[in-house]
Amino acid sequence: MTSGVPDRRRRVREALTAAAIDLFQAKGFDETTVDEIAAAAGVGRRTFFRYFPSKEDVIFPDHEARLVRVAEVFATASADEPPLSVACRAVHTVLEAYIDEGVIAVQRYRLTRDFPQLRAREIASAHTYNIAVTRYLRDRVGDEPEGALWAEVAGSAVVAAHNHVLRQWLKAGGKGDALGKADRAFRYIRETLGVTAARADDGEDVVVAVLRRGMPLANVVRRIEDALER
Amino acid sequence: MTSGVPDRRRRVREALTAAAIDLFQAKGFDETTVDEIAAAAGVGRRTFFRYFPSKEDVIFPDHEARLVRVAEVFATASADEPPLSVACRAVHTVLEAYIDEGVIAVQRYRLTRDFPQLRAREIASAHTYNIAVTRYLRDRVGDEPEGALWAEVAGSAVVAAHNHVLRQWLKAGGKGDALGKADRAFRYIRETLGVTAARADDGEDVVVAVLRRGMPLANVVRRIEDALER
DNA sequence: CACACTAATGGCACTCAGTGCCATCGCGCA
DNA sequence: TGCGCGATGGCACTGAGTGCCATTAGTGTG
Repeated sequence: MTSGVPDRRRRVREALTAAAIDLFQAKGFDETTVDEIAAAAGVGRRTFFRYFPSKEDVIFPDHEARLVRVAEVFATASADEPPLSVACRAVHTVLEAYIDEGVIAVQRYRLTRDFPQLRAREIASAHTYNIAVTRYLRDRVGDEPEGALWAEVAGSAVVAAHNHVLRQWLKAGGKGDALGKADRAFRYIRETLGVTAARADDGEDVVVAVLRRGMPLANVVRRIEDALER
Repeated sequence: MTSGVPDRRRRVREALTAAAIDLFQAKGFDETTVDEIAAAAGVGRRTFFRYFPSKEDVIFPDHEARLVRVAEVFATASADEPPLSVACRAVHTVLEAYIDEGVIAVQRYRLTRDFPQLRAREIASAHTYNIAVTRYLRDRVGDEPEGALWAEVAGSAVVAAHNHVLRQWLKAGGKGDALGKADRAFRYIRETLGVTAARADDGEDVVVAVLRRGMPLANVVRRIEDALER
């Protein structure tokens, strides 16, 4: 077994996370000491802090990996693809990662719901996605007037849509078509906040839109976008 | 002096906050102990923890008060006023509170920029506004299909617009017309995410909109809304 | 003025998170 | 077998946060 060493590190890491989840559920977060988690995982207390920088981090073991995937989507995206579309794809990978976790994600959700310190950490983690998305959108939109405002609003909206779909899925115990709901939510965001229609820069052409009263605003915007694009 | 007691409490509280800001700026957050803050404010270490539950909280002394003001706006709002308008007014009071703080707000911004633990606390605080606004919007929108999604997206958008304007103002050292910028940003949000235009329910009337290519999307939406309203 | 009552204070001791240091262990390799 | 190296875990230390309690300051009452 040539890859035995990193394999053991991974096993220890997972054992610590599993032990922490069990103990937090059974005794509560404050009532569980790092000594107990380490002992339950069969390692020393000092080793715990070599795997996780703090007691809170033990139940968020793969946040960094998810953030890397988001960054990769941004790094490899074509400049032709609309910025919001890229943002939605990036956030979509985060949702996929949660869903792949399955039961673990649900357990963590309940822990973050019950214990404020874990909730605070969760919020901070989610905010890093917000930062990443907003930064990408800001870079893409360049120096357009109010571009930075749009980037922050649109980035927050995309992340909010993700959070909403994810939370519904977690509340349901990991049941339901979260990915499909996310696609619909993202389409709503793109229709509502897309900027492409505002970019037509070839003069003063006139577009006439015929709309039915009662049509959802999102559809109106989409139709206008289509008309303005050509 | 009949009101001398609460007056003294307020003075001690402010002395602790001021001492903490000074020391954090001078030495850094980790390098400053609670003993030092308390000593600089002329009280004992034990007293510090009677005023603030943690070392981080000492520079966010009035977060609770701001949250109360937001809740008051929601509690006293008329059911006739569009939900997004109420949300913007509520968040507006938060911006006013920051601006009223003046230099203190700028100092706190720099501390939260430089020290991760304070930044995490700031993010968690800001998120409580997000929760409050989203909850209000969700209650207002009732059981409309996708209403919860809209509430979360719109609430996050309003808070994001506030955050953007506030951060620009803080970065500029507390200079500039933040309230005016906020009003414009909120108008953009209401024009983009407002639901009133999508509610026209009187049949199949046809509206013809004449638009110039190159017109900002926000203006397009506003014009459509005007047309749909009558 | 003397006295009592109440809230705030601060000191003390304690638990526990997090860190630096170092001896030891397991394991591959020459 | 001996060597090198990364991982481990024990130990000691700092500092945050908390419970407990005696003391004090400030207020009202006779």
